[in-house]
Amino acid sequence: MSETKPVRTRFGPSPTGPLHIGGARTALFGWLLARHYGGQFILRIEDTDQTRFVEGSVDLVKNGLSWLGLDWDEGPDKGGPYGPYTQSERLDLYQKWAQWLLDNDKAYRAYDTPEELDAINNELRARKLPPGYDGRHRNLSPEQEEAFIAEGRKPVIRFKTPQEGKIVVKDLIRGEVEFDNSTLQDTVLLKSDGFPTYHLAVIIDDHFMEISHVTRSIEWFPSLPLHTHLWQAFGWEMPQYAHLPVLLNPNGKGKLSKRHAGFSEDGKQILVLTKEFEDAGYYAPAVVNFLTNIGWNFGDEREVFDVEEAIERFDITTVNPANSVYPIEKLDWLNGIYIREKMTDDELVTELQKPLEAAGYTVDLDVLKQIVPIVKTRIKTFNDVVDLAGFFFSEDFKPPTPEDVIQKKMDAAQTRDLLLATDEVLATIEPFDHTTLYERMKELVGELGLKNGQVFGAQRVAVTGQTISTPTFETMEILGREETRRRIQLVAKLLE
RNA sequence: GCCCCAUUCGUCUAGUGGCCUAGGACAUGGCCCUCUCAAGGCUAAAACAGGGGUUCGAGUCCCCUAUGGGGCACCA
Repeated sequence: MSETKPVRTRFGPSPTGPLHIGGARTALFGWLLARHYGGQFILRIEDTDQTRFVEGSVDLVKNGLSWLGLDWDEGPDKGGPYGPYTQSERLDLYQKWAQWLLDNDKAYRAYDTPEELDAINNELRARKLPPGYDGRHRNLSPEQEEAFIAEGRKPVIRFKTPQEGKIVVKDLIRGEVEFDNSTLQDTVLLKSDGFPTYHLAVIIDDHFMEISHVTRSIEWFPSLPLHTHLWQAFGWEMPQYAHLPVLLNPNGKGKLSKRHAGFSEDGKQILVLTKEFEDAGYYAPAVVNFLTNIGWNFGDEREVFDVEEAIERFDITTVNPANSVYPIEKLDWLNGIYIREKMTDDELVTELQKPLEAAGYTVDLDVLKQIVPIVKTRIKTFNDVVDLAGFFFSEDFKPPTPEDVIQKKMDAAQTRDLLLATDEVLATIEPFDHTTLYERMKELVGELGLKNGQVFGAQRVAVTGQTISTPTFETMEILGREETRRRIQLVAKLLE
């Protein structure tokens, strides 16, 4: 790629809501590209549509990026040499260059009203032509213009799109594509309220911010011919473009979007906002790994890698051009890998404390630290710890139902006797650790003439209150002799 | 309606004319391990959308069809 110019990419969210996982993926690839070349990643707020502005969304987007570790070098909050980085603060620039286009006969004022535009649209449709604008104000005489102005009409500025011939555009992922200029329209560049449309703003900003590579979602691909014409009209050197494929819904129908959020066939919630992933107990580096694997692959048949490794290898030109169904089930697996292989126990203590406390438990950090080794192979998300091991922290132990305690081919009396026998062992056993406990309880099984499953099962349920839990004897060890006995006795009493 | 992009196991992908008896991963089934559940190990099933070309040879190149996606705003 460019040897002389520094690589600069940007992410340009419009502040209309929180950061979406699709947007995050797009941002990630741009970020990866910049970081790979040691360049800069710029955050630019594209708020040229005043009507869609949602208060607070800039912060939500920034929080989402930060959570994922996608840091930006220049942006509205950080400043930088090419600011301001919020489009609504750059209006004079856009207006100046729109005027330049006018002065150089590359654009014109159009005075059509919304109603007239509708009519044109309908007419074009009726004639089976692409809807849009037919360019009727391209060559207005000064008198006609004055008449419109006298009517109080406010003009827009439209681009004089070349109408004949073909244009070849270049995309880093797809190669060269040819478009017929006759299919293009005289697009609005400056709205009647003086704000630019995306098309004008993006070209001007990318130029003055010295963006070297434009990474954006595939839905922008159809406007590449327009943008290419615009670059040529301005006579500016064009950056390289890479249009990223999008994420599709799990059912394969349509682009993943907020509106499609909901539940999949198996009843699981489909997460789409980065905040939702965070709240659901996913680890940001795992999410980044997951996202990086969609549409791009590390090579060497490796699925698990650190972001530093991805940066080193990332190549935008090898991105798969096809859209992908969002492979969400892989995230659970990856998150599990990160939990058990990549995170330290101390990090896990910090992360697991949050959902536990959110669930209302008072967390003893010493206890939490002890249970980390036995929960980490059993959870996929941080939140899973609540159901698996919340019982370690419940001050008033929630006893199980008798049906859960009583094992196969046993009745309440037998089970109670079993627990009482267990309690007797617990009272005196030394040392009170899981290997000793396990060895002794195996003997107890024989003494009682029962099966492993019957004894261990009843003990598990009695101590943890659940049928699925951390290993029983490790659990007892952590709970301690006193608490373990208290629970066993309590459950035994329930069976009377 | 018109224009554009795409199409390999259920899903994410490897594959850039012979190394493909199409590889990996997730999910799924089986076995092992085992105090539950996991984790781990082994293993099984599972794909080049269809049809025409080009070529000695096609998953890989070309065309058509089908399907999916995107676009055609004073939204981004």
